[in-house]
Amino acid sequence: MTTPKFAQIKQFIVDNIRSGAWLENQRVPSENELTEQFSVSRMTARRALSELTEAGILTRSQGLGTFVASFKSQSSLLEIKNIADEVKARNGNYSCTVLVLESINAVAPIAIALGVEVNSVVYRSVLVHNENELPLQVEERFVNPALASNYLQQDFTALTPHEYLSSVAPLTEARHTVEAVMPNSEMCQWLNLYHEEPCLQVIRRTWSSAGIVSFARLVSPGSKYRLGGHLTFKNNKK
Amino acid sequence: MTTPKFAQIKQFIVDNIRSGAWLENQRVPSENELTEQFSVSRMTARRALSELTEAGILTRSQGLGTFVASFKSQSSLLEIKNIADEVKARNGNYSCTVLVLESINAVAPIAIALGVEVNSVVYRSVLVHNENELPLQVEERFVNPALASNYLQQDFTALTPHEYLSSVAPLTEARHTVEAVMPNSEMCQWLNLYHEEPCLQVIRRTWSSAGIVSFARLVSPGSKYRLGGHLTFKNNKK
DNA sequence: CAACCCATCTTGTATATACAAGCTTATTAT
DNA sequence: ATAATAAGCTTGTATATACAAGATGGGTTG
Repeated sequence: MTTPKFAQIKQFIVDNIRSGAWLENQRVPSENELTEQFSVSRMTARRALSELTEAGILTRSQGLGTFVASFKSQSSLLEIKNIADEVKARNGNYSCTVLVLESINAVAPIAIALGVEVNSVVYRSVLVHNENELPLQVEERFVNPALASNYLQQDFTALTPHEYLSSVAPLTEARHTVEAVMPNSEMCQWLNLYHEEPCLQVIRRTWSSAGIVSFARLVSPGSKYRLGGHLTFKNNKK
Repeated sequence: MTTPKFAQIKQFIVDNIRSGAWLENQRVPSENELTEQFSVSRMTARRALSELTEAGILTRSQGLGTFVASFKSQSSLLEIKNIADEVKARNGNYSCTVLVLESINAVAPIAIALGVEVNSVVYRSVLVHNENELPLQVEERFVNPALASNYLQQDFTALTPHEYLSSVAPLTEARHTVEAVMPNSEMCQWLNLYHEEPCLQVIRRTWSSAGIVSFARLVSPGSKYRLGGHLTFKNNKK
């Protein structure tokens, strides 16, 4: 009896859904019914229902009741993890090589992506993230100098650009797109590819309250890297 | 004063973080302090802190206090949406063509992915999802017949396989991987590609409480399709 | 000086109560 | 018959209170 009451109620509800006893869009017991069944206060029953609603497992509507959420409306999520953490998690030897660290004049597409004037000075870095000394991902990044003036002085073999930028400009937003592309010859050289192969390319733009901080392009060979995602009914055990 | 008190407190906290006034890992006011500042009960202040914690913006620990969550530990998320919904969302004309609908004997890789005996009978479907009559994605799916016996009798131009399977076997889990691949000649034909180009391939396996339901391969040309993701500090306005 | 205990802060769980607001159904009045 | 009303359910917001449990700092005791 060491597990909290609200957690027991959550477990009860999740079990009924997992087993198929309660189907999609079916009504689940109301707060008052749970209050009776479990001999708890309404606030405790309410907490179980609220937290499962927050988790996307139930939907509630005032005056009507609480229902099992429909699965088809749920979109699945993929994680983009820090690549250094990912390599370390599978006991690989992570290292990083800095290929380029410079300030350049922004051509139009870069300037637009960073929200700065065309031809104004921006910082550019190109790093290679290695697993066991073999290239796994190339990170090309353009940085708004107004928001990270000391960017070029950093040692990115110790602290990743993303970690450094997070500490300098508190991030408020990030957007990603993932696509499949063919690498150009320069990219093939960086990735040490003997013959062309399709690559996963992640474009990431990050914002702080003061504006767009940076614009990164992460390219990995399709044969070596994939994104993973996992969607499950949460067990919510403490 | 129509917005609830707990929402006002959440807004106050989020604003302080967004503006940079409260930095990573910095302590935020305790429940009792918020209770005084906003003249609310402790339970209301607590609700604001709890919900922001659930959203990943704060972290709490008993006895210590509540702190601004660190950004670097957050991994970014990408959504895999239903392709029919996505096409409709941008006012495209969605249609679907059924190329194959058959039962086959599972070769080893398929049997393993579905968790059935090698050479046992499984269902297979190949659909093409079109936007404005042009192929956007090929969906090749293998289905465990024990969990969806009427699969071959369905009309998938009306109801997607995922929707049908969700209604027959309540889903409990899904796993995805995304990678970049080159299509083979058969796939090129299905996708109406004149010259080879890299494709995004999503592999999705779905579980119900009774076991693995299906195994799907979703292939889209890199020039026409990309996955998007958006990560932001939630505003939590009701 | 070091070890222990305690007061006091924090968050976590739980209850009882009150009223507001959305939805359905049955009743009443036109 | 139709329309308005009221009753009775639902969830939503808010308060006051109580005790439990983790963390910290200070003071007493050995």
